[in-house]
Amino acid sequence: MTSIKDQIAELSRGTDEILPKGGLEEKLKLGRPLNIKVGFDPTAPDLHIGHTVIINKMRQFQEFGHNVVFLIGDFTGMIGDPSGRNATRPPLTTEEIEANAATYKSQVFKILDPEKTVVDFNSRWLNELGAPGLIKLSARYTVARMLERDDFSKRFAAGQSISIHEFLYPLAQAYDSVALKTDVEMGGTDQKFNLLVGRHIQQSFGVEQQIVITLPLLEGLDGVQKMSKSYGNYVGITDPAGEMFGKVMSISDELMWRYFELLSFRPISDIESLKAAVADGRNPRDVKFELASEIVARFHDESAADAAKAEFISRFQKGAMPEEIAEVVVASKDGSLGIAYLLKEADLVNSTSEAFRMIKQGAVRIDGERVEDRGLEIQAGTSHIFQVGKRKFARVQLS
RNA sequence: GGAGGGGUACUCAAGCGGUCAACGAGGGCAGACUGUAAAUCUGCUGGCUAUGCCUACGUAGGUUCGAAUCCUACCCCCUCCA
Repeated sequence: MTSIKDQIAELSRGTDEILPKGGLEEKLKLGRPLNIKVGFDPTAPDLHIGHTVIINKMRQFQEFGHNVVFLIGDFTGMIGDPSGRNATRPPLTTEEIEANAATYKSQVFKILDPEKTVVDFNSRWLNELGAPGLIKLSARYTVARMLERDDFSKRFAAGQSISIHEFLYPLAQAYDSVALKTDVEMGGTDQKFNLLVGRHIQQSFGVEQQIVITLPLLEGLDGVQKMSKSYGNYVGITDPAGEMFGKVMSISDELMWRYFELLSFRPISDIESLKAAVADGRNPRDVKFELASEIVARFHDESAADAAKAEFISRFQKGAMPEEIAEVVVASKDGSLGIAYLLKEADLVNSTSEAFRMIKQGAVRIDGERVEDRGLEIQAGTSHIFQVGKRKFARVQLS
């Protein structure tokens, strides 16, 4: 077994905070496998690479021989983590939960060891609580303490609404730690409050208190907001290789270093030397290539990464057409079809109005030729490559 | 229960009888530039095979030649007092 000192060094890497200070060392000194818990939302089984920051950390614990529980919050999912305007969400059906769990597994086991990972559901014990149990649980925490939560205090001060049920979320999550005898719970920095409530509730139940580890939230592709599906600034684990590569390449040079820090498995010393090379005149694009390749290789494989890179170079660097272009067959009317209508039918634009706008802005090309005439009629029986902007292509056959 | 404030496009936010498909900002998209980007500049940002027509300013009605703007009812949100 790896020494405690070495474990701490590894486990601390990339973390935001480990609370209480020195607590992790004491836990490790117990000399037994620790129970590690990380909760996930049951409604969003599509993971993005921002989630993998914590999953990578879970894997580290696994490698050191600890027990990792991948907890699906199917009960807390009914509440919805307080974020301002969440109403209670309808509970998912058993089938939906199972389907989502299966999706999670297929994605998460690209990083975690399936043999060593326990997937659990918090409805298992929270459903058992019932109203009396919930009331007793609620009695273990106070409103004043609840309002310490940054999110709550801000909303309270700003006169925004806070529903009572939102208070139940941290409590329910805390109770998970009681039920699982959790030694270490991890979450994003935004979870710090919830994780700490877990400690108090555990103490209240006479259970050994957990260590809290927070990990930074990965910024999305825009470099400003956190990576999130709802902001549309994410790289999905299941994204096709080419898309994944392109998305990583689209981040700013500055953000690239952040991604290296949080997503790359390369040692810090490697990253430092890359930084030095760029400062010394190396093209940051080439360094970004390395990052994109590593990420694509992790979720696909090496050859997919190479192909994605080659594709990217030919398409953007040389301005060539992509290798693979979607083939679409569109039916004409009276032997021809107006360009705007065709673009909409081919799903290259959302509306004919948008098509006209794109044409006006010079964003539309047919076989590489810019379209100037918004009234252009395409003849039936022809097949051309239509392009809108830099990224959208389709070979459209007009029947 | 009482008093007051408010609900406008993806978000924030102007407008308070016609020139409003709706100022402005952010976001997004497109064009130029480039090292893929970022930054910068410019344009666009309801729908419709379209020089016009249709739907939109919480919901439903009403007053007007004409309403996001005025009136009525209802729904929802917030604040203060009980």
